[in-house]
Amino acid sequence: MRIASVIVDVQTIQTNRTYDYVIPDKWLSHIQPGMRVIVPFGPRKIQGFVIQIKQDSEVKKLKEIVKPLDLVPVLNDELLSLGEWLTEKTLCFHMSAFQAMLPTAMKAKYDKKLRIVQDREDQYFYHLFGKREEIMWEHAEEKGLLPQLQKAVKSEHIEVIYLVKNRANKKMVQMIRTERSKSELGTAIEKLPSNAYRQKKVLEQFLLDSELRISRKALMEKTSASQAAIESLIKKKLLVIEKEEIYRDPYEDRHFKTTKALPLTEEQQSVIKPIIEKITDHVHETFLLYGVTGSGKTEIYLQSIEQVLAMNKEAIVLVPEISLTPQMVQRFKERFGKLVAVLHSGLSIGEKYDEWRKIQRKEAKVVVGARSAIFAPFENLGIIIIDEEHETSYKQEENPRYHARDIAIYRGKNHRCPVVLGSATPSLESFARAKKQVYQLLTLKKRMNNQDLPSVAIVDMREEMRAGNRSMFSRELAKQLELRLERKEQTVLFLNRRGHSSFIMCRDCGYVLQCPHCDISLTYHRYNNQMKCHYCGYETVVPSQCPECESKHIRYFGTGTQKVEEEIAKLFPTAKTIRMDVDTTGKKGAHETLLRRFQEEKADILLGTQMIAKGLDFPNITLVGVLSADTMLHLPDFRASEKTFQLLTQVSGRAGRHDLKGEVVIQTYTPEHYSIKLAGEQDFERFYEQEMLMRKIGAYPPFYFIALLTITHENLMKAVSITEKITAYMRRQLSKQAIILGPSASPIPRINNRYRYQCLIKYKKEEKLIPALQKVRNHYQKQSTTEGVTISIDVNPYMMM
DNA sequence: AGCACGCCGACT
DNA sequence: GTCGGCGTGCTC
Repeated sequence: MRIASVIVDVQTIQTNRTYDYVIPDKWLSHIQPGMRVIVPFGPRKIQGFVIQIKQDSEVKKLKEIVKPLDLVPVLNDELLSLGEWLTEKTLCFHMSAFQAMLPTAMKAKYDKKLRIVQDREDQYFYHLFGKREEIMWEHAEEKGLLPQLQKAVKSEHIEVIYLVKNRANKKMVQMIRTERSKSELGTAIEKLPSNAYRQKKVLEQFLLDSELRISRKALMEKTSASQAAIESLIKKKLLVIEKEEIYRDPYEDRHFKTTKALPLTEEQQSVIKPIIEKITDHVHETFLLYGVTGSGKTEIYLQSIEQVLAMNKEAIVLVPEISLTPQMVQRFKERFGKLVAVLHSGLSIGEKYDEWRKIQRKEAKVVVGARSAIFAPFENLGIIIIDEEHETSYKQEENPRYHARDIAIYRGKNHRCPVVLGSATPSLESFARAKKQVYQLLTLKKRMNNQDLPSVAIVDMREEMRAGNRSMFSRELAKQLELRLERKEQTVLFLNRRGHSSFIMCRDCGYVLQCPHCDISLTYHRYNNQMKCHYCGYETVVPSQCPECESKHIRYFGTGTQKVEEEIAKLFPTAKTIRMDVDTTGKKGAHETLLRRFQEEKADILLGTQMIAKGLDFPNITLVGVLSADTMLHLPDFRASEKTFQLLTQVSGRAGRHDLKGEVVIQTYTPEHYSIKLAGEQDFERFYEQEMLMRKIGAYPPFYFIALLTITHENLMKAVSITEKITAYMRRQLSKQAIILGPSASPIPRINNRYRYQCLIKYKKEEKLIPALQKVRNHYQKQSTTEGVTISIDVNPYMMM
């Protein structure tokens, strides 16, 4: 008897293990590890992943696998073991790890239907069913029929059928061809009745080329034959119809001109050499490619991949939130054409599935995509590239909480291929590893066009205040803006993220409107004149008087993009502005449209949040203004300085990328802060030295690893006491070298009426860390149903909230 | 997660 | 005496 060990799609601690099933004879030769199957589980049917085939099982009464869901495994051996690794390292469930590696289309959907048991027919139930034999559960629920029907289920007049549905719908097209020889077709044409003019015309096509295989739609167009004419030929067995899967192509209507490798500068050549060596020698190495903006990193990527393809291997390229950088996709498509698959959040579920299938079928050899593309099912990787390596979007903030960089290095070792991490502002962790020669550092210091970096002016907004300028534009920025308008050059204005934008405050008593369920101030949304909580979604109208002191002097503070837009209109009435933020880019494709409009120089000013920091590369931008550089600096996060530095550097890089010289104006209330000062001087290395010092003092990465436990409970005392217990337990389990902080309130101490407490662990080497965390999780996740505790564990967190 | 089983309060 | 509340425990 052949037995399959299956991980089932029930994500709880108790079911986070394999279940054994008998493989029915008819599937014996077919079912393999890495395939999805449908299995009975209790009374229902659910999806599962086969992870092992074995001869016998400890369990006596085994059920049979219902059926396989795949023709070939969707997870190869490498990905299966990567899944195990992920499960252990991130403390997630096996199922979560597997699902993270596959497109959403492959996640099962469950449904139920009710059916009348045939030999016990009963008029009464037929009436309920509206004369049908079966109805969907949901339908019965809506009609309020469930109570009656459930009784009928008990008395076995009606049965419940559990359905497992595949979200994936392959797009099919009908192809027409013939199995007849030319002479057979010739005689067939003669035999056709004289009025069958269309049929004759169709057959003539096949007489010209008996190998012809054409879609029905195309055949109809070509011969102007109708559906009926073709049908009748199929009926006569002169033609046969075959279904074929086609791919939805998200870039269908775009044309990419093909490009050839560009000549490399001397500097580029010296950088690419060691990468190519590792590719051809088939050995793993992690490179940190540190190159200033505009130094030609992309060309290095492209030419390294050329080498990989020449060796008939495959490449993964990760880019942060790729929909924001259409220019990047374009460059890969132009160089490698159809060999490129693209995976990013802007695609529909079906489109992502199709791109994934291209990879699985080995039709694509290069994948360009966001974080999850790191799991592309390649079997012969020749290189893995992570562009903008420092970006925090490479860390997944839900289970499995993995960092794409770690997965890249894991896979790079498996495939014995190089991993290239590229950035103009590397993360401190990576740069430190490069300095310790864990990674090999490659540096590009020169910009391709030899253009100087833009000059940066830092404006102290406190001075402006003192000088009586209460506008959000400093005199310097206003002057520069004026100048661009005169010269018909473009400006990018950058405002920090929305959470910090506008809150309502009473001018008399200082009361700030807060969310009643979360410890966070509400944000003002102009478009519907409402106050909104970004954590729980609570909404309320703007009060006309202060709830505390009843003063009428209650108004909104802070600067949202809308407010800046209004101010621009006041100060520079002639300027045309494009605003990009969550409100204006909500719709699919809105992002690209707005950028294109700006590119075509239909506007003077582009105003936006984070999202405009990346990928903008337009020749006519000569001024970049950062309205307030320090909003990010004061976040309760040890990486705040690093993020500020990276963001400012990146934003500054938008100016003067081409022939025109660029200028940058950074407005701040803390001009003395090193991350702002050094971003102004564009001096990464000095920033690195300074920040390393801070990290050393604070015992933070890269000097220590960290792990964060967040415990939530609706009762404050309970949250504190459980966190207390966990902290004490961790102290007992770990060595003296580990620094264990807590219990302490989370930076946002309450969300959705649940109190949040944390335990932060800083460590260098702790063999017992993962087992101890597992213990904690197992214990408290069992309790979570009964006592309402939730616990989240993040090994190597990027969000401290 | 679902679902069944099982043991206590308000109703035909 | 029954219907139904949701606590507990299991799913190969």
